[in-house]
Amino acid sequence: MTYEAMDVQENLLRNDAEILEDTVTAFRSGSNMPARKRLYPVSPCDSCAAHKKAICSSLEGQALDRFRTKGRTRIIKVGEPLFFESEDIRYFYTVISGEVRLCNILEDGRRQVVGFRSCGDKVGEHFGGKYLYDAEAVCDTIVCQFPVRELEMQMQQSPEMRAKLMKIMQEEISELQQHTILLGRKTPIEKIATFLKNRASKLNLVGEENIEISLSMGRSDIADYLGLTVETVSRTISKLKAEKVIDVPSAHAVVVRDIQQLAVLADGKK
Amino acid sequence: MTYEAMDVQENLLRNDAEILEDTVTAFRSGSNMPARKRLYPVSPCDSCAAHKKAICSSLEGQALDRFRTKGRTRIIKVGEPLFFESEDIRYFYTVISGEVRLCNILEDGRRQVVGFRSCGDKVGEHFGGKYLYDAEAVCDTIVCQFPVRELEMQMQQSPEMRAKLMKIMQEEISELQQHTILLGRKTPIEKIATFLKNRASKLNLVGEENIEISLSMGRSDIADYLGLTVETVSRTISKLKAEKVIDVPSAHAVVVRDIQQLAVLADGKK
DNA sequence: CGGGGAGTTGAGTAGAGTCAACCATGGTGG
DNA sequence: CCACCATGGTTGACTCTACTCAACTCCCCG
Repeated sequence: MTYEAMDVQENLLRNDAEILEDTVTAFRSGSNMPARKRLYPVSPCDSCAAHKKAICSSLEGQALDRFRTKGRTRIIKVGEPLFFESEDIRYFYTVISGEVRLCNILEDGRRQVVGFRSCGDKVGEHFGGKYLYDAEAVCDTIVCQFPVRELEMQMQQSPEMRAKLMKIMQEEISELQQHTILLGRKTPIEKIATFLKNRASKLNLVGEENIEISLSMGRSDIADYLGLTVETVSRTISKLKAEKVIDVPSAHAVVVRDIQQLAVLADGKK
Repeated sequence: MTYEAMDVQENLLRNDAEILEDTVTAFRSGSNMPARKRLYPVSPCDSCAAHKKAICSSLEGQALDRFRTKGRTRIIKVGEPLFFESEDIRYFYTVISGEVRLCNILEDGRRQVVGFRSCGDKVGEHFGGKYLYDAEAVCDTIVCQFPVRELEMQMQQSPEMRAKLMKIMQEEISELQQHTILLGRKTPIEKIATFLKNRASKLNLVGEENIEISLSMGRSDIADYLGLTVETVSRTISKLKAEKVIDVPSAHAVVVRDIQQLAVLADGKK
C-alpha cells in the first residue's frame, strides 16, 4: 500500500468518512429531515480536522449551518482536476484531506506548480471571473465545494468572514513572496531543504526528533514547484540522505533527522 | 540629464508639484484654514495622476476629504527606504510618481526583488504586524503615506474600500503567480521579453508603434527581479537589440520596435 | 577635465539540465 | 498467489547555459 493511500485511509477511518457520509446523506435527503437530523445532532464541522483552519471557522451557529447546507463534499482521485485555469469561477473549495497542486502551464508544456493546498486550505479564486491556475489532486483527496456567490453573500453579512478571507489572502501573498526568493536565488540544496523544512513546520512538531514528513506528491510535482528537474530533485534528496540530514524510508516519506541542519541549509548559511 | 530625472521632472511639472504644494500647505496649516482652502477648492486628489488607480479612489466626498487629511505626502530620494522587512507596520503608501522596489534579502546578501510599484500602486502591508519586505525608491519618488489604522477604520465603514483592497490583493496574488512561472521556468530571453512586454502593456499604448518604455531602475534591480545576474540582463538586452526587437537609446530607456515578436519571445513560442 | 559608478563585453567555469540506462514497486491478470 | 508490466524514481555520462571574474567603455558629476 502506498503512503498516500495509507494517509487517505487513516483519515477516512478517523473522521472524514463520517463527515462524508453525513454530508452526502444530508444532501440526498434535502433540508427537511428532522428525524435523520436528530441522529446527527453534532454539526459535521465540529469533528472536521480542517474546520478550525478553514474559512468556515469564521462562522458560527445558524450562519455556519446555513453555509454548510450550500456546500458539497467531493472525492477527487489522484490526478483528477478540480478546475482549470481560465475557466469561469463557480466554486471555491476547502481541502479536507489529501492534497491539491495549483499549476500554471506554458504553451510548450513547461509547468510551474504555484503551490500545494492541504487540510484546511482554500483552493480557488472568488474574484475576477476566471481561475488563475489548474487545480489537481496529487493523491486521493476530499474537498468541500461551495458556490462563490454563497461566499460573497456571507462576506457581506459577516465581518469575521471578511477578516478571515483577508488573512488568508495575506498569507497567500506572503507565501508567494517567500517562494519568489526561493525560485530566483536559491540553489537546489537550499530549495529542497526549504521545502522539507516548511513541510515539517506545518506539522507543529517543532523540537521533536525524527519528524516524519509525508510527500503526497510525486517528484515531478516537487520539481515543478521548486523550478528544478526530477533528476535534480532526486539527486539532491539523495545528497541530504548521504549527509544524514534526512532518511528516506520510501519515495513518499522523509524523516528529518537533523532539523537544525536542515534549517541552516535552507537559508544557505553554510 | 538621466531619463528618470526627466520623468520625475516632467511629472512634477504636470501636476505632482501642485499636489505636493497643496498637501504640504494643508498639513502645515492644520484643518481650519478656510481662506487658504478656498484658494484650492478642488481636491488635490482630483488632479492626481495616481488617484483613479489608487485605493483612495474608492472613497468620495467627505470620506475622501477626511481620509486625505490623515495622510502625508513625502519625497523619497533614489535609494532611500520607505521601510524595512520585519519593521512594525505603521503606514501604508500610495506611489504618486517615481518607482519603488520591494526586496527580500538572504543573510549572505543575495537579493530578490519581489516587485516594483509605480503611480497609483499600493506599497506596504496592513495586516499581520510586520512588513514582509524592504521598500526602497528606485529613483526620486513621491508617495502618499497613511497610517494603517486609518485604513482599517475606513474599511469598516466603506464596503467600496473593502472591495477595492480585496481587488488589489487579488491582483498582487495573480502577479506573483505569474512571476513564479517566470522565475521557475523561463529562459533569460523569455524573462527579459516578459518584463519589457509587461512594462509596455502598463502604458496602455497597445497597437502603437515604437512604444517607449522608461526603466527607472538599474540593471541590478532588473537582475534581482528576474532571478538573473547583471551581466546576463545586459547581454540579453543586447541580443534583443541585435535582433531589432528593441532599441536602447540609453541605459534607462527602451523602445519596442516589434511588440508582436516581443510577445512571442515572452512565452517562448519560438 | 578627471574620477567613479553603472553598464557592456569577453573568456573560462561550474553546475544544473538532457539523455539514457537501470532499478524498485505496486497493480494487473493469468 | 505469483509473474509480469508499467510507472515513477534513481543514477550516470555528457552538454550547454548562465554565472564568475575581469577588462573595458560610457556617462554623469563634481
